[in-house]
Amino acid sequence: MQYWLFKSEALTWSWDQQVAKGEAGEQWDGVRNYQARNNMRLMKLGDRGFFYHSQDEKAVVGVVEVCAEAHPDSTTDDPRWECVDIKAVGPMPKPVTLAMCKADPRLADMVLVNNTRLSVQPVTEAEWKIVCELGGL
DNA sequence: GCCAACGTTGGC
DNA sequence: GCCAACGTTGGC
Repeated sequence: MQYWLFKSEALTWSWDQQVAKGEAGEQWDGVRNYQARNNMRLMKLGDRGFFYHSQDEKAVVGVVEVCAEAHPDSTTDDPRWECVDIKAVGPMPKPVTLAMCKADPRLADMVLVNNTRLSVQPVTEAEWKIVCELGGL
């Protein structure tokens, strides 16, 4: 099982909207970045991910699960772009802010901390456990 | 609102 | 194939 992090502006697609989709989930569309797309191509059914709100909140607010592997992005005709579907698993009891991640030396190598612009990122198992712990899971 | 970092585009 | 110009993202 692999772990990931999905970044979204709360104004564009929020955790609440994701939760409202329930078990059916929703495609993570609109990605126009090769690195992010490549990460999605690596995802398998059942992989877990963090749902991160960028801009205002800058915090991991929930946990999601991959419920469909990479397929063409229906929001474009360009065959280069693909996306996965994800569904909400549950909220973070305590949102884990970017500041908290930066403050924890164990997370110094986390992509979130080092490559702020990548919207779909891999998360190591060690990092996953630490962030869950910080979030009260 | 500004600016740094980074990715993409297009001219040569 | 290189590199300058430009656009976008996201933290502060």
